[in-house]
Amino acid sequence: MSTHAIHSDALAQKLADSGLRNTPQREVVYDALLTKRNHPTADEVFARVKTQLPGISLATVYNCLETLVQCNLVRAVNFERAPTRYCPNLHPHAHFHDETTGTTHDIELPENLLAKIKAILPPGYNANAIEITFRGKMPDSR
Amino acid sequence: MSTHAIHSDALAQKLADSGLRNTPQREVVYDALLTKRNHPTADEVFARVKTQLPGISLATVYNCLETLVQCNLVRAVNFERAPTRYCPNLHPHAHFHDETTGTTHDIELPENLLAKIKAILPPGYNANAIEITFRGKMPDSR
DNA sequence: GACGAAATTGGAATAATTCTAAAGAAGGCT
DNA sequence: AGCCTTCTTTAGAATTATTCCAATTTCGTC
Ligand SMILES: [Mn+2]
Ligand SMILES: [Mn+2]
Ligand SMILES: [Zn+2]
Ligand SMILES: [Zn+2]
Repeated sequence: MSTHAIHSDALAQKLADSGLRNTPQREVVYDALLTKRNHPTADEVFARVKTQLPGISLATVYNCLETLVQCNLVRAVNFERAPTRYCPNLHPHAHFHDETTGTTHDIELPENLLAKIKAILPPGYNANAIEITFRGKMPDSR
Repeated sequence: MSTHAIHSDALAQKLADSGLRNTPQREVVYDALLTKRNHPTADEVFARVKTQLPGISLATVYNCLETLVQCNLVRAVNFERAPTRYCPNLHPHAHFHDETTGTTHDIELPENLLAKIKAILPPGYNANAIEITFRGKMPDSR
């Protein structure tokens, strides 16, 4: 069994859980994110999936990405007002935005640190999502 | 001496440090942020400052806000793709976005925790800014 | 008071995303 | 199989926060 099939099954399962249909468009969009995990924008995903499904529209790419986010298969990642990027890494992680290259990198976030961060919230504040973003340079960006 | 004057002096000082001029527009924009620290958008700042400087333009409000950010007197705060909000709190702090009310609140960030968060970066990653944002509900939002 | 640089202004332009309305699948039922 | 309903996709228009532009105004200096 290829990893591709494994992913398709995970997608079909999550879609079914949400009462949504599986479609070629959703499969190819999800696969585009999994194949090259460099936090692409919707436009970049559009370019990738057109090679596999030439008739797909940009609106559909936006629709599919939104669906994947709703299904908790993908995270939308925002940095300042730049175009939204998409990340299929489901582990708790922070993002590092390299100012030199414009690239975005995952930073593993230890569970205990996540708990410590949540603990700074005063009583009554109930968070259901945390975003941690670094901006800076990697001295040897290549 | 009023707190107003103190702030004007801080502004004049920082502008001079950056080789920029002090102007009525910059003063009134900065004062609008200091007077009601609820993370207003540029539009909201525009509405406030028009009462004091009726001829001011929205473009100038954007220009002044950008200048204040460059001078490190104000932080630009982004939440997903919503309009940028502006915060004159210079202490290290996180932001909590209340989904119920749409309001944004400052969360003090202890210095040692900030250090621990920076420590998760692998060697070679050099961050010069960190954004920490919570999204959730305050049970008794009023 | 003239000069050059910096700042402001109104309006046009930009660009990511969302909306809309119509056409195209798909699933369930008989 | 045929019908019905619902979901999905599609192309293009609309939205909107922000930026850009060219023309004026203001400011500091000589
Ligand atoms: Mn795959
Ligand atoms: Mn004041
Ligand atoms: Zn990621
Ligand atoms: Zn703040």
